[in-house]
Amino acid sequence: MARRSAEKLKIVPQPEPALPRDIDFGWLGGTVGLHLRLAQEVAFQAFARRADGADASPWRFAVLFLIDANPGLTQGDLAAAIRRNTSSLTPVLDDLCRSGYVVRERLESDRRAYTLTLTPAGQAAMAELMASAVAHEREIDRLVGRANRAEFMQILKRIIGGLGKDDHR
Amino acid sequence: MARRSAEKLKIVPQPEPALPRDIDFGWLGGTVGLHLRLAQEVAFQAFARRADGADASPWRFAVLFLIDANPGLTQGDLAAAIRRNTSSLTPVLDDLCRSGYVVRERLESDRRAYTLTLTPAGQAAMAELMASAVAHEREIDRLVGRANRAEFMQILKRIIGGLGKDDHR
DNA sequence: TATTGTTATACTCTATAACTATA
DNA sequence: TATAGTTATAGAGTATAACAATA
Repeated sequence: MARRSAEKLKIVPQPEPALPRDIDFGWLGGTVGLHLRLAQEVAFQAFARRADGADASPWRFAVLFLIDANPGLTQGDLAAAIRRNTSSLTPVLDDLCRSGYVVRERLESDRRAYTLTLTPAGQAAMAELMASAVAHEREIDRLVGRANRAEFMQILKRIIGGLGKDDHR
Repeated sequence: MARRSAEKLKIVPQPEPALPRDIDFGWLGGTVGLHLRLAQEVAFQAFARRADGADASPWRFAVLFLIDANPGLTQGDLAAAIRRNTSSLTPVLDDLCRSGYVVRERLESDRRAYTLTLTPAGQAAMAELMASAVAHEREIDRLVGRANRAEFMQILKRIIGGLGKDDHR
């Protein structure tokens, strides 16, 4: 039925021209699934906006963070931690190595594996991103509400544990 | 430092060979952002697994659902509802039309726009997917917990409203 | 001129399979 | 034979820009 009529007196160019018309979301509008998706999406975009100066997505930050927190971990361990296939990680690490942020070194005890460590430049980049990440997380926390945070996190963890089939590999 | 030693007595082929080693997630492990992402991801995959027989992703279901609930809505309205660019919707609708699930018709009052409606076959497909979607949502609800559901949804909505910049368009 | 939707195109993210080198 | 990581490749999903038809 797509209302489309009384839109004459637009004086201002209207920054949001395409606000959703009065769509009936019905059952879908009450689902956790849809809202989980939308919330994740806006959070992802908000992070990217905030960390725009540095060249970063949430995953790129996570990779730097995890290498920093676990120097010498292998690519396989890192891939498992962020639940991605190692082949998805290769180009990311290539890029980080090219940028001089990460070094790959063969693991002594298993020369098939690489260990990962941050260079000083990588640590500096991490520190800068960390500031963005903390601010981002603080903004989310404000929306979640201090009193609800712990329970909210627990619920998310239950979903991750309960639905996760450890696919991807 | 990537533990890698006592793995000798593997008798069983070990279905999950690459369980994350004891990685230190530190600050990251306590963030809402990471868990929101992971929860959304497993939920998305769980839906896809469940609706595998029918050919469906959550978005494909949402499109059918919203056309069903709002017969005659335009592509622009639908795109706004799911927060996607109309050009992203075109191939999806092409596909649904080819499958005989959706019909596009020119809107009388504005012949640039298409209105969308489900065919009987489309309604049948929707009904089948609906069963999967309801089961999926029920499983999520079980994990969320009945007592927490309303508040959990409200928090997600606050995040969506608070961080969403209505980008995408 | 502005808007609806399509097309061409490009970019990101992801995985699978085949491969190399180790084990 | 099995594993760690790379490469080649493919697919999904998304957006931007130029365009045609219409307003």
